[in-house]
Amino acid sequence: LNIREIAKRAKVSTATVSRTVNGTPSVDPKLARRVWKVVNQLGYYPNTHARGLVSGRSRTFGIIVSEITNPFFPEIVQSFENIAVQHNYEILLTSTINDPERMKLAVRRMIERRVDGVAVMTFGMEEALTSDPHLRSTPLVFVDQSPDDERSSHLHIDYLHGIRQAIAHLASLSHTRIAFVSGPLNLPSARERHQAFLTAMREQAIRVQPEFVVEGDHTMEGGMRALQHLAAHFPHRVLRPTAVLCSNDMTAIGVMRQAYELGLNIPRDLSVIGFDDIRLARFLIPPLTTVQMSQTRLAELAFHALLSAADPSDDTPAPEHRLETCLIYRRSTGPAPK
Amino acid sequence: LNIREIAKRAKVSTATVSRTVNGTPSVDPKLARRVWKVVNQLGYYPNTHARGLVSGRSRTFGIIVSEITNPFFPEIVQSFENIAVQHNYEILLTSTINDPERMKLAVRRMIERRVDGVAVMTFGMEEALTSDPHLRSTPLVFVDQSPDDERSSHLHIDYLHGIRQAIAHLASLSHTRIAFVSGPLNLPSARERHQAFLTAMREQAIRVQPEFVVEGDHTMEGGMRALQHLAAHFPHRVLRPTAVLCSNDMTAIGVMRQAYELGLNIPRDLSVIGFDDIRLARFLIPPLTTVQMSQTRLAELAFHALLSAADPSDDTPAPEHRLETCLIYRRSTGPAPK
DNA sequence: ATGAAAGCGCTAACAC
DNA sequence: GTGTTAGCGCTTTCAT
Repeated sequence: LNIREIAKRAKVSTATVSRTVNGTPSVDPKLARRVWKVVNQLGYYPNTHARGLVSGRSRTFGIIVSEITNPFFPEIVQSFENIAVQHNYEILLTSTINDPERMKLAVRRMIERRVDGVAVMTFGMEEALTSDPHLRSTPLVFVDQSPDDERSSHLHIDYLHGIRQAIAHLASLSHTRIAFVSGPLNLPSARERHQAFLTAMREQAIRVQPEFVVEGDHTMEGGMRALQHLAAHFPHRVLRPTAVLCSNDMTAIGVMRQAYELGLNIPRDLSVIGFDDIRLARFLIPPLTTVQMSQTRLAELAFHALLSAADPSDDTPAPEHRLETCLIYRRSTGPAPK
Repeated sequence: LNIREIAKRAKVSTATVSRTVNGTPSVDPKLARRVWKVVNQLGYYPNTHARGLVSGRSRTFGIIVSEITNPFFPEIVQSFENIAVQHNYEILLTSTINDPERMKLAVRRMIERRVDGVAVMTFGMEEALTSDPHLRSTPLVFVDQSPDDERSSHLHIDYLHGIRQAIAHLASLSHTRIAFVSGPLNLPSARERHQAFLTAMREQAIRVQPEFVVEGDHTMEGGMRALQHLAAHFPHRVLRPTAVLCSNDMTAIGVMRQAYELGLNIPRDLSVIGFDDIRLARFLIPPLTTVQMSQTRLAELAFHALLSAADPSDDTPAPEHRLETCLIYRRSTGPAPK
């Protein structure tokens, strides 16, 4: 069931069918109606492969995330898809489970599919992408940093603002023994958060104890290990941190879970603050105080960056490539125990 | 950079390049090497659209989920993708956010993309799919039930087994006032779980109080509302349920959260059991006792059902289209308070 | 074993 | 405003 079949039945040329289906204005309404009737009647759907072959474009964007099973990402994917649908774009998803090989493969497959752009939401620009000569012709959008390339852009996230608020909040609650569980430090975005923590602590004139900053991996298991480690390291309760800031919410969940294991009450014995504000955060027990980084907004920014690069005819004005963060007060923080 | 360019540089015909790239055995190793060299050197990637156009197949499977932001689904998607990558298939994801219109649109887009099959993981066969005449030529796999169609198949899930265990577990803990928070009852899979609850209760000879079964919607908010409702309905504590079985884990999270709000301790004052065993379940406070339905296994079954329909040449033997469930004991259940 | 050429379904340039 | 037609990049007969 192809365009020729429709043309024959509607007694017009294939060109007219094509024009009708694509909404070219210069078609006689009479003919158009005739064509649409046949199209609907027969249930004709144009073949995307043929379209893509001739146009060179696919109306498809790739989106690469590090771990779809981390609740932070589904929100992004959902928002990205919502906008994509609105703009009649398709999405090709890849969850790389943090495997560079997998990442490379994903890129290759996306190139083969001739995607019109790809959003790389891995929070750390992998070289796999910058090295591939093919990508030089495909619009790419990264988070935090991008290769120095005409077609690539990146979203700038202001981690500092929210983290500054978090530390100020803790300080106002009289906490001075503040720990930080970072993400994997080979990840640029994790490094930025770490830096922001250091900066904010300095601003509040609170000493950073080296043993209080431990490297996590942005997973719940990592969060559990981190607090376990912290607790084991300081047998004397009075020397332990009274608050811990986590590089993401999953880590915070792990920390809270380990606190439960240790018989520590949150926030009475320990205050914890997360980062991301995943939807789940408000449903934790107690509800998690966390730094919000809007996943919806992030997806929107990424999509529009891609769209304006892929389809210059699009009139939507490009929004700022900038994302703010801010603290959301909930119940996992409280006054420092003395 | 197309096949002709490669052919020219390798001084062979385009046919030979095609054969080489596709691993057709009848190519002189000498020529093959020459071709590969050029291919790699220039970084040539065959154009999928052209391939799809001529072959009529796309090596792409669609996967439709109800809500990617429900942590149950990312696990499925990740597993599905893992297998897809292994088999050199691509996936087109759609999260319908339970909107039938959206579902319809998704199907349409997938047809246009000429997917080789689609896994409909919405746990309730929408008519949108059965009505579309086009789908009659595309392999489809559903959960729980499928239209009576040659190309469609479905995965049978044995809800009863796990739920039976759950109720038996509660009974052994002396609970008799057991509530059930169902999913949306227009969803076949939610209805099946509900039925399984009724059956299991009958088997244990425990009376089902009508006011103890409340309809939820498989969200955390729904879980909160459900317990709120239950509590409001029974001002006298002694009349309240001492245990609640939830139709999915998200609901259980909501229930636990509301219990916290109400000052109820779990499991001392209230036992709760979930369903699905999402990864998060073991990280909840307390860790959630729940009925496990393997997301990985589900994805595998779905993929293989599709694969064997789409590519009969594939030799992998089709696994059973059947999925068991079983109870995982954790710490959200305890003896009934008296 | 290799090459020449037809054609997959569609769009766009061009002619009318 | 509509039709004719030449490809888009690839696979696949069919010759050789």
